[in-house]
Amino acid sequence: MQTMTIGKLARDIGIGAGTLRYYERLGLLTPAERTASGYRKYGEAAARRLRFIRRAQALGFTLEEVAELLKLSDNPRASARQVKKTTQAKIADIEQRIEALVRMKQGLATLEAQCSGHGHTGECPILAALNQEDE
Amino acid sequence: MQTMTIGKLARDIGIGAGTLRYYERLGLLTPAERTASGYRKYGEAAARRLRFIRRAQALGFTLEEVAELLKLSDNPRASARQVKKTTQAKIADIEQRIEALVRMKQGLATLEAQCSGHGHTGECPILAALNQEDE
DNA sequence: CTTGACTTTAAACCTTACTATAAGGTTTAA
DNA sequence: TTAAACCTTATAGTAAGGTTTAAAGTCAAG
Repeated sequence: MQTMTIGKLARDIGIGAGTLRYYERLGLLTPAERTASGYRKYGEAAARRLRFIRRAQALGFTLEEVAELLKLSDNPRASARQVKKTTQAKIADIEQRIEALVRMKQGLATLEAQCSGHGHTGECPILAALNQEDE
Repeated sequence: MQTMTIGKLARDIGIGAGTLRYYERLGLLTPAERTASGYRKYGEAAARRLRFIRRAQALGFTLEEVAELLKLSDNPRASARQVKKTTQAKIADIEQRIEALVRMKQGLATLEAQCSGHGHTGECPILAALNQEDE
């Protein structure tokens, strides 16, 4: 198995070398070995692991959650049910965030529709609404 | 006009006194005056301004954007068009965030549906997908 | 053998919106 | 009078996910 330096791996994945050291601190990715002088050496498995991390992140998992998934993934005796549960919790979390944003957007869109865009701020219904005394 | 201390105002609005000092540093809210001993004294306008800030925050504006809105609001010669533009930009921003979350959710939901929840992680389609080599 | 690219470490810095702390001064109620 | 509650300032910490820097060590090429 050929090994590569941190810079090579970082370039391959399209990520900073500092990020790899950061992931190592978080326990997400450990180099296969170190040279006598202390340089990190990574194998092919590292690149695969990094792609896993990036995919999971793209799906909305935090690094902490990714660590959890990796731990499950690393342990062949762990149950698929746990992975499913983590995924379901994440889906519910994302749904809540979407709902909050949709509410925000609707509030803004209502105000925006009322504003002609003409005149001075004294007649601006958006500011008037933000200044309203009632909830 | 009666004035109140920072603690009274904070309690009235349901916010920490530290937050009011923070807002002052950000230029969002200046006390009407100071006592000889340096205590901040706020008038009724401060409470109105704070409710403005909280409403705008609830609509998804960052404090920096709220400052911008307040500056427009404070200047009766500013145009309603600018407020409308700020609002539209915020709506577009929120829409993008919603779309990103919806994509995330769909990706996760697809994986979740494929997982029986039985067996060990070796047969888990969620982990398998995260480990896939192709994009 | 030297140059330049690369690596090492710890630590500070970035954003946002607070929150908490320390060390001291002020005001209020009993 | 005195304790509690309040106020002042500046500074630092929180979450999240890194980025940047500094000072030093290492490696390959010419």
